[in-house]
Amino acid sequence: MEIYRTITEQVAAHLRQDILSGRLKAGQPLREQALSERFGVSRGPIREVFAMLADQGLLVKEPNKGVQVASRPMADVRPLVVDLRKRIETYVLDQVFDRITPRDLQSLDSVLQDMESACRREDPDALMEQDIRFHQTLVGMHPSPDLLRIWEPIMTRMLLEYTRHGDLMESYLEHKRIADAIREGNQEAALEALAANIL
Amino acid sequence: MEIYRTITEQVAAHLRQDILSGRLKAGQPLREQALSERFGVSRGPIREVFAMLADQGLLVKEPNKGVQVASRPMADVRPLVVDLRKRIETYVLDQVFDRITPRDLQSLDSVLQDMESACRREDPDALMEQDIRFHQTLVGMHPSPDLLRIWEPIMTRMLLEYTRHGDLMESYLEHKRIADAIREGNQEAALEALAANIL
DNA sequence: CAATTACAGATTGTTGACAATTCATGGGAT
DNA sequence: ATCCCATGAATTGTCAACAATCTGTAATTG
Repeated sequence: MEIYRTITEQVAAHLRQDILSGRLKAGQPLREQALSERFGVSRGPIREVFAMLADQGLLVKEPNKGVQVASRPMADVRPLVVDLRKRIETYVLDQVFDRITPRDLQSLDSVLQDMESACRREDPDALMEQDIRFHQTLVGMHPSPDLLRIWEPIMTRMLLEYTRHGDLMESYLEHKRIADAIREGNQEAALEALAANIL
Repeated sequence: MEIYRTITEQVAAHLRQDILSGRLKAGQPLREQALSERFGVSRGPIREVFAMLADQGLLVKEPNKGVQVASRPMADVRPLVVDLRKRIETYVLDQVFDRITPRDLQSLDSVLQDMESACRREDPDALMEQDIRFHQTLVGMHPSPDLLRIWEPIMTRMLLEYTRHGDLMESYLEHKRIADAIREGNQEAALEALAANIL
């Protein structure tokens, strides 16, 4: 891999995964020194990561008291969150549909491949990561980077209460249907398959 | 004042204002040293602020190259952004309407007072700040802090292309209508006035 | 005995110094 | 003249030390 240039990015990605996967439990306090020793870096980068993840809402920060892992969103906001995410993603797909390049499609296929592999290994964490990547790739197809910035915190809220499919393969198939519809140029079917995947 | 506990918070608020008000122009690079001298602090807190504002999308950051002020969002995403913001705020108002306390209403009135004052002084920057505070207060009435986290980046995108009303007082009146409808317990009118204010 | 205060350890906030990277400039080879 | 590479100034990335703040504990006081 080695796609991250700075220590801060690496730690941020790692910590983010730890939180979303549930390895770190809500309310658990995180110490700067403990993490700096664990990652073998000084406290500076750790503080930057804390600032970012707190701004993102994955951590809650209180002055002079450190950070804690954020708790799951309240159940009654889920319908709104689902609706918002669905609107963003369908908007993007609708807007860019005629401009999707073979390269874009290849990116999606590449993610699908990793998804299938994760299913075979019965690795729910990896599946979730590829699930994120699939939709991230989709939203990233829109020329405006602002949509990703808006989409991220919404997606994050859904991931904080991610419920694994009983059958992992079903998740893979749902995404495959989206990509296939795009490949066939069937816009309506693609939008429908996308909406069906978000809930 | 003295509401901000740490240097980081103060600088973040100040810089945020500078960007949203347009005093800092899109694409302009910001140097850590320059800002640290301007605010009389070291580079550490400045870097934390950069990390936060970049995560928020107000600055764009490139490793080893520093940060730049983000440019305005593309015009064609505005309809979506407006729609998303409207849905969040009306959702909140609808959900909390029956639980709005006199204290909440007082907060809104307090903002309205500052708004009127800003209008009298013909101070568009102050008006914008109170405009933000009004809606922030509203969204903050919902018990889930997640809604604020989702709302913020969306609101930010609209503020980056904030167009001042020809008549400042009109903006004040729009918000006053919302508060008045809430005070009278007229839920439908409140929702309507709110929707009319967001565009 | 309850409440308060003093203290010590731990943790976060801030700083200045050092290392690594980028970028512009100018000298040299073809 | 053009291209390439060296070189050094400017800037960001990282670190370790110091200061300020919080937290729990135990002694003190009424």
